[in-house]
Amino acid sequence: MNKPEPGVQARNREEMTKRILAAAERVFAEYGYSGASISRIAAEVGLPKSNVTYYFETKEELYRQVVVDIFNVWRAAADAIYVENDPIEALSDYIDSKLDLARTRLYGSKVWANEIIQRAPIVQDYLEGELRTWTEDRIKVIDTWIAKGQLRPISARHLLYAIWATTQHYADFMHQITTLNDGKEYSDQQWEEAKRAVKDLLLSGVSLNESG
Amino acid sequence: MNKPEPGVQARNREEMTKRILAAAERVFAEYGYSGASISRIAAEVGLPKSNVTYYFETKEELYRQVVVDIFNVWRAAADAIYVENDPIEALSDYIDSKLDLARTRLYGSKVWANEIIQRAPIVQDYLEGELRTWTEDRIKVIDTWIAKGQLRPISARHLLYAIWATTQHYADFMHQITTLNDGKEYSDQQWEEAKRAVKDLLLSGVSLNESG
DNA sequence: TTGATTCCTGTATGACCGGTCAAGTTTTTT
DNA sequence: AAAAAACTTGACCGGTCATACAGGAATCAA
Repeated sequence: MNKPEPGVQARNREEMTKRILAAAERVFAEYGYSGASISRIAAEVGLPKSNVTYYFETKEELYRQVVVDIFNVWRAAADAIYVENDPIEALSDYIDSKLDLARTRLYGSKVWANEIIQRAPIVQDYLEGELRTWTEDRIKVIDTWIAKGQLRPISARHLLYAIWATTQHYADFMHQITTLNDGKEYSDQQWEEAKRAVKDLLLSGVSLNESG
Repeated sequence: MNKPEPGVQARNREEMTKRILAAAERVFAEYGYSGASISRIAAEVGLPKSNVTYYFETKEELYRQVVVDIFNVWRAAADAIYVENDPIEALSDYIDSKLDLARTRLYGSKVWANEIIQRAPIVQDYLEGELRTWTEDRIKVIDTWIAKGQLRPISARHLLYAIWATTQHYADFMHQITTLNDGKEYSDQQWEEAKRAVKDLLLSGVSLNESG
């Protein structure tokens, strides 16, 4: 029985923070930082307000954890871009993953968008640090592909921006898309169509032959 | 002297509302609806708070005017897409105009993005009405181009979404782009590069030959 | 000139919010 | 079993906000 048992409290703490973070992501996405209130987040979890401030001392700390969490998901989703891989296949996988995240992490994407729109008052250090080096590395990979004649000589930087823009559009602007879809949520089939269309548009613009 | 002279008050009112709307657009963009306060807007114009509530009775009314204003600008920018025009040229002009607006109406774009992210609590009627019919009309034009063999058979709807996403990305996410540009604002030359890159990427994906 | 209208702005009000605190309960440790 | 630590919760506080209002100034119509 030497196992390090978690204990009731430890287990409970972990679950509580998870539930609070999930609710906070939703509420921050739907109301913005200022519009979101701790009491609303608490209500969504079914807890008194004081309970939330017990696990997260300040609203800003809670928000920061939500934003950083999303940032890490974004980053992990794109690490497949390596020189050794086939460029079209790698970029295709990247777009697929990002569109999956647009669906599964809808609220996270919205929180991130809000943070950037408001000039990153909380996570500016992440932008200048990890996002920057990661981006430059990916650009180098794409430029190498181009140098090796595996891709049309496009601007690697703006290709990345275009991928980010289009994929995240299907999260951040999903309400607009839904409205233009007779108010009906996208079906599995429509998501597949979107994936195909985005890859078709962006990748036939970079591949050498247009048999994309 | 039969001219309808505006009169001191009428002239002043018009100028005041303009100045307040401009400041409101900035403040709503930078702080979101809830984060923006009437007193902050007033301070930016150099007016007491009560003065703003005199011209715009409620905060929501002021916000609504800002959002609707932007909506109309977006719409007007894209009316050049007609069947008679050359598709590549028309789409190229559209992308140019939208990227110009990303630069000149940066704050407006951000307010719009915020409104959509939060599920259009104010302008939902505009989405269901004018945006919807306008969008369907443009899709018909693009589909006609395709039927006439002037364009590769892509999804017109998702092409529009991709254009919106990429062009507006250069407004809404400009802070991220600036950070990835060593914190320096885009120069005229860099804006031209962006235009060229976006058009290159999106239009070579839709044109029949790849001499785009 | 005069009466009415429009404009301007300081002050008041009621609602809400983030954060603090203290008192009670449960779990863990010794 | 008893002391300590961790958790839960309601009440409270200082501050901000949107909005209402009232009284005075400027402008307009006659």
